[in-house]
Amino acid sequence: MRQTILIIEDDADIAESLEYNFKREGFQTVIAESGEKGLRLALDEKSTPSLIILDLMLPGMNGMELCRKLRREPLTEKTPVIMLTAKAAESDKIAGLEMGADDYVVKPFSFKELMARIRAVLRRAETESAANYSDNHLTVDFGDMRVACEGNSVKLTRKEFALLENLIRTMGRVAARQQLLDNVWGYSYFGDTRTLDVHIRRLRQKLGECGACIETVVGVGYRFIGCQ
Amino acid sequence: MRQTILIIEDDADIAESLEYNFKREGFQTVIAESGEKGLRLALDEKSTPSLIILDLMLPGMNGMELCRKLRREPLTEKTPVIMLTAKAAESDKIAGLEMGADDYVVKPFSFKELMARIRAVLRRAETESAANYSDNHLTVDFGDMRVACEGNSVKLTRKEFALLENLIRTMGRVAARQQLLDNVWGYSYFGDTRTLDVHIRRLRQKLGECGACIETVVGVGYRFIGCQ
DNA sequence: ATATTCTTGTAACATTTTGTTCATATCCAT
DNA sequence: ATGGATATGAACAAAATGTTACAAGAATAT
Repeated sequence: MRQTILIIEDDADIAESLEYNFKREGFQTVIAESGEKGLRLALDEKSTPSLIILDLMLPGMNGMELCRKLRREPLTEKTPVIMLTAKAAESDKIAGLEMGADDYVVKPFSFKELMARIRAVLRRAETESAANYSDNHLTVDFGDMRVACEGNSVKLTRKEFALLENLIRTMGRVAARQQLLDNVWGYSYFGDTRTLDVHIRRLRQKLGECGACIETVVGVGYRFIGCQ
Repeated sequence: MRQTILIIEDDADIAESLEYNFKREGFQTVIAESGEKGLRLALDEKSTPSLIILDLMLPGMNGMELCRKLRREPLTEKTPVIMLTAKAAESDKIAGLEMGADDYVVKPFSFKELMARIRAVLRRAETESAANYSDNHLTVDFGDMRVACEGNSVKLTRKEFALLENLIRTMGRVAARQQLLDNVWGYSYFGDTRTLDVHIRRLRQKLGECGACIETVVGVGYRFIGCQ
């Protein structure tokens, strides 16, 4: 699923440049020109951002202030915040981090560095919430990318693992073919539809007896049922 | 993982106020109204605190006394202790620090200051807890950059060591290529992608038989598994 | 300061692993 | 039974990693 980055930045040039680049990296973006609007958008349940880029120099509400407010709201208390500012002073950095920001980038910054920090922060947030799957026969460790069936370790490729992960995360419901293609292959995938079948087949094969965990739902997609 | 702060304080008002504020900062808290209970809770393996706030003026066991005891127990000898007291005399401060306290805050204190000191102390503790790695075949001493494989000392360069350190620290998870590049080479590294492979190869080579500790996870990165 | 050795990054090429497509077989709902 | 959907195996294409050699830059010794 695509992640949304909320950009709270009053300088339209910077905001647009960030938006353009984030989109190219596959993120969705939302822009707020003021702290007030930023707060409103951050708390909007319909578009909960995965990460917030916050400029410290805002008209109206101060960045620090905003950050503190975000940390107080249950909905956003754990949302990663990366601060963006011209102030290079170390004291500001510490103040920012104590206010609950996850990282801090000083203008002018290279987009590449910002992106690296974003990735690092998202990764951290992700690992913290990575619950692993396990039943009597199958064990899946998402962080370590390890799978074991009946005690035997199974080596999966990236795609295979991503596929299994998607299936497990939608456990109980049917994962539509299109949904799997979107999530595992990306929105812009246009290849042969058979590709999905082939990967499912390899997954089932590698999982051996546990391959039966994956049911075909003809005309719709696949469903992960535990291994009983 | 959420960190736990043990509050040893007989004044219920202060204890509750601290608890409320710590929770708001994302910590778990445990309160002990007496030195004896504090010692018991500190040594309880199920809830080992990350940090202890210790009031010096306690009924029963004296704060200094308690601090000395904490320092004698293996389980708590390295747990940061911040002392809390009304006595502003410099001599007390020195006595407290000599007893093994990590910091000292005088009442009445601002919560903000206390929190800043807590963070500083926790940060320090974290860096120092460079617990060294060691299994039946491989030994790594992070403090002085020494590595030994099967008893033979191995000499690593800085980059090699940094790489190994990163791998070991992410043990249990896959260390993504990008993550390793970010951590070892820095966020703004722009070089050839083969660089990482080359260094991994050199590392594996120098580690000899222990080189197998580092598994390739194609498409993602590398994984450090112990040497079995 | 100069020479020497060690580190590190890069390039070029080899090898391995992974992903995709295609052709054919099998399954499934109607 | 039949047409659309999925399974399967093999071949091929593409991507990722491993390997080696070399040169520039640091660090160290002389």
